[in-house]
Amino acid sequence: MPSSRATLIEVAKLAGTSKTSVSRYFGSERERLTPKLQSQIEQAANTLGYQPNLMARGLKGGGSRLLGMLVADIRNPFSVAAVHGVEQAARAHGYSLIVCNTDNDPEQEQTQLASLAAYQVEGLIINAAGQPEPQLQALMRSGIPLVLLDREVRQLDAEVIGLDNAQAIDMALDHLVQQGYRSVLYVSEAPEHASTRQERLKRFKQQVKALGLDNQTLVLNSLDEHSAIPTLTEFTQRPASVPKAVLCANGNVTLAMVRSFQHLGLTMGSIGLLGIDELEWCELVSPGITTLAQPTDAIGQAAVAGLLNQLPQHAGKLAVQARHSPTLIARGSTTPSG
Amino acid sequence: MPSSRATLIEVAKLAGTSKTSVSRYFGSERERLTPKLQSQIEQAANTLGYQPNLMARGLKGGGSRLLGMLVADIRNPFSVAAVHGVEQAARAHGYSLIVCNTDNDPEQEQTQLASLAAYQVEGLIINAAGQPEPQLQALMRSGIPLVLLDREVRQLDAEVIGLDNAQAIDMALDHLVQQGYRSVLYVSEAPEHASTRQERLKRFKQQVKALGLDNQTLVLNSLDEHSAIPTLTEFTQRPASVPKAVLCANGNVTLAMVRSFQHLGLTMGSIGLLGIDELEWCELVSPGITTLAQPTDAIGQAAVAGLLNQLPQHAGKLAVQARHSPTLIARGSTTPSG
DNA sequence: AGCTAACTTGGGAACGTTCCCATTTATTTA
DNA sequence: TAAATAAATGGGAACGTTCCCAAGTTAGCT
Repeated sequence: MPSSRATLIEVAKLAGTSKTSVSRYFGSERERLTPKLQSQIEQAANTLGYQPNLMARGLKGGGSRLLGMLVADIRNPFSVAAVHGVEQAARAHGYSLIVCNTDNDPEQEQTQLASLAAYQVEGLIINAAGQPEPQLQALMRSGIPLVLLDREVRQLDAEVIGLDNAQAIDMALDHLVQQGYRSVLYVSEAPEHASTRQERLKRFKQQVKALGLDNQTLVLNSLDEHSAIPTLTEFTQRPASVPKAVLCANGNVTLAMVRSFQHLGLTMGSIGLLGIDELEWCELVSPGITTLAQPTDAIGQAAVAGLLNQLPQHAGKLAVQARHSPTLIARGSTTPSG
Repeated sequence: MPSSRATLIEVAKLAGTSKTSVSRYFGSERERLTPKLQSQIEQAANTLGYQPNLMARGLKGGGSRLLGMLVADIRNPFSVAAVHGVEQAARAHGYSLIVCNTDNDPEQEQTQLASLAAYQVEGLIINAAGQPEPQLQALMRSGIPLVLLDREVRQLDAEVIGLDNAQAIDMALDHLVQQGYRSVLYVSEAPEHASTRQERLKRFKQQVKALGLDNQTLVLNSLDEHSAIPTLTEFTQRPASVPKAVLCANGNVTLAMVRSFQHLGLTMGSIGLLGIDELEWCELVSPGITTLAQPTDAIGQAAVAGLLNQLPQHAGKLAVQARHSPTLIARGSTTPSG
């Protein structure tokens, strides 16, 4: 048993051939080799337990076979689901994924971005926390493929893969109207640093006007259960004859609002509740929370496809869908009689 | 602006010095350099936007500064929390983390392990799905530091970092007894491939005997809500005079049991419910689910410390706690009157 | 002042791989 | 059958870094 890793040269020596042939065998030119030579190499590699050193390969222009992903908040279930999708897709294309979490901190984002670049990743999937435009700009100039996930970065000409936010808002409002609600409170986290939140908020304001619905918006600066209480109380006391509903801009907000509902003793349904993002507990909290589920696996796959498309080997051959449709999961929280 | 990445040599040329000095500056020998030289290098590096190429460093024995982590199920909140803790700790020590997910598939585990090794990681944190003992054995022999997270691997002499499972069971039973419950149903996923589950189950059987409690165990082969129904029904129909409680071996089981409770129309509390693993929704499902929270950040930190300890530079200087105590979060689901 | 020790700096080799090009061998064509 | 072409194989340089050792410089001691 070898105490240290075997190298290309050792395999070549054992197989009685040259390092070039072994390199070809493990690269993508295996078919150029004689069957006999192939089996010799295979056998030698097996007995030595050879594993190509990807560091060395990455160094000499062979490509690191690494993709980098920057996630704003790894503890957010949506992010995790997206990471999962990206990882699967990357693996399917022969890439590994290095994931960095920024905890929504622009400063960490800078650091992580630099370190990702230092590992010579062949592509970068960015779920931005801040607006690291200068750095990303520099990376793009240096020719590294780049895709934005869920959130766009101002003035950066890169593809954004994610939910069709306008469609999501439309679906949500349609459902609420259909269920008889006529007054909607839209609750979001601070939209300044996340384009997704801006898009949803903007569409909400448009559509609510178009549909002639009574409405209100609330931007939460903190997710603790008290910060929504005053606005929510006020909202519920509007003319009682109009059925009212709360629309949550994402999973975090849904969580906060459920807490607020419980705190105020409100019954879901009598005041409607609809959340963007499906979470495993949404069906458990009685009477079940209606949600719009994001197709996270598809989004992850599309992100990887968008990346590989920018690589010379693939050069735009993969189909990439940028905007994905959510799925409505109707539950008791949007049934007024409930 | 440089279209491609700047190299050590370019920085050296601009700073009017040699590559060796620049290497020292970015390595850990900065203080050996004259202040004057230091500032020259710093300036040159800044104007060129230099970032060391970690691939090259990794190649020439300088260490890749990469840690690898193998996670059995990245969508499990416990795993995510652990990844988060590990990442923070790794970062704090100047390491980056490459995370691979195996979706609990031993075959993928093999592949991922190989690819992790190919990236010349300096250490490996393994949350095993199967029993990849031969591969891990080989890796250990080749001298790469290795730590097991949460689950041990048979016949592998590596440190296991995780919850103190015996203590967790003890705390759970103590709490249940204290709340007046005298009959406990223990529900677990299949224990074959996860040592954690075995430890908990074994301790449960021991303690329940020691405390003289009426008891039953159920191993779920599937997590859908129906698979627990027959046993749960039977359990609730035991002599009615004895207060009964269900103890869930992990978060997945808790989720499944809440579904089953709702399906059968059981009220939590009247039948007690206590889960190992704290999840964000546990306080939302009325009347709130009592849980044992794992100190995931501490566990992640300990795992990294355990790894670095095996590196010659640190050589056992860091304190590592292998077994961590959970925290009881008491809620309504273990209040019999409820 | 003279010699040694300590510190600072730089040049060259090496890490394990891929790529370019040269060489050898097999196959086709006139 | 000879020449021309194609296919298979191998040798050497290069990637960007770190490490070893040598050379130059400064300080310390007798």
